[in-house]
Amino acid sequence: MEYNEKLYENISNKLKQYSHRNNLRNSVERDYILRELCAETTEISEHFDADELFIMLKSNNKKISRATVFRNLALFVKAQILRKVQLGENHSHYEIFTCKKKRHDHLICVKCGKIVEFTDSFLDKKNKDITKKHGFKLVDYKFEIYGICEECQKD
Amino acid sequence: MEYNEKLYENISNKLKQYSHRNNLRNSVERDYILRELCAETTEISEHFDADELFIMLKSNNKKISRATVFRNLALFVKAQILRKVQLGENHSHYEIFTCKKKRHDHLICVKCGKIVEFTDSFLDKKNKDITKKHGFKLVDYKFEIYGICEECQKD
DNA sequence: TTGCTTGCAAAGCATTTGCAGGGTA
DNA sequence: TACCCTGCAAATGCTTTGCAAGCAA
Repeated sequence: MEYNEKLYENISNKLKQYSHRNNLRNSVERDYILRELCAETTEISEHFDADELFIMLKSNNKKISRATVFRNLALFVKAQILRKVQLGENHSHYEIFTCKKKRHDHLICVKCGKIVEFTDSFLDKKNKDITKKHGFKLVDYKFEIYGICEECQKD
Repeated sequence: MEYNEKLYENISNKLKQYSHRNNLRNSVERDYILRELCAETTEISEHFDADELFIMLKSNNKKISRATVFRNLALFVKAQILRKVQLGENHSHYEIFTCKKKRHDHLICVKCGKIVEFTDSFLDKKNKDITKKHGFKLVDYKFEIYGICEECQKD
């Protein structure tokens, strides 16, 4: 399987550090997931859910259970390898925390579910201002805009 | 039960209009919920979930089922009386769409769950800019900042 | 050897749905 | 009268958990 070496190095280092700090061990299943996240040829989406990842691993003939996928997704979020995103549906989606590409936000069509990504550098400053003002240490943020896309407006 | 008359008038009008447009009828259960949302003496929180609303109705001796609560919450969201907010947990929270108070966003402590509300007028402009740029019609948005609050930073 | 990890199956939790009866317009 | 709305209970879908066995350090 082809995968992004740079990204793999980046996130597996993150995991190593996190594991060391928290007395965790390693496992092949963990690594299956790690590699799947860095895959370049397969089609795991930018905002995948647990089941999508599970199916993808299965179709690559990896022996792993759903429970393990969930346990490791939670772990990876804690280790800041992944970020949970809620895309209007009632189950969680995830995306890679680190910069596989630039940090971006989502514009979501409430009719057809289309997702457009956008970036806005102004948000970084805003985040800092607001957290500072309230004495918080910034961890992450979520900015989602809901609207009706051009096509759906015609209906 | 004491409730905010102005708000009640506002949202029940919204519901009437929506019902008319969509050939819906009225029901006492619907009105129980409507009034609960406008209650001034009870303690329904700013960001309540379905169960909280259900318990509150029950404790006010209203005969209603969970299914009905869910069905009507979905309806109220469509009618733009309520807005769904996801506060990091894996079930939905709701808040009143109309201006019981000013539109606000949330700063959430990832350690203790504390929620600080803030407002930022700059976001309105941003939203308009971004939706316009992508040909979307703005419906709503969600801006949540995650951080660690002052107290939790000490731990 | 310690104790973290896994798979499995069962449990948990929020939410949805089919159905029959009741109520509104 | 038509058909929307409700309660109930069962079903669903995502996620978590208890347990025994396996494996890493």
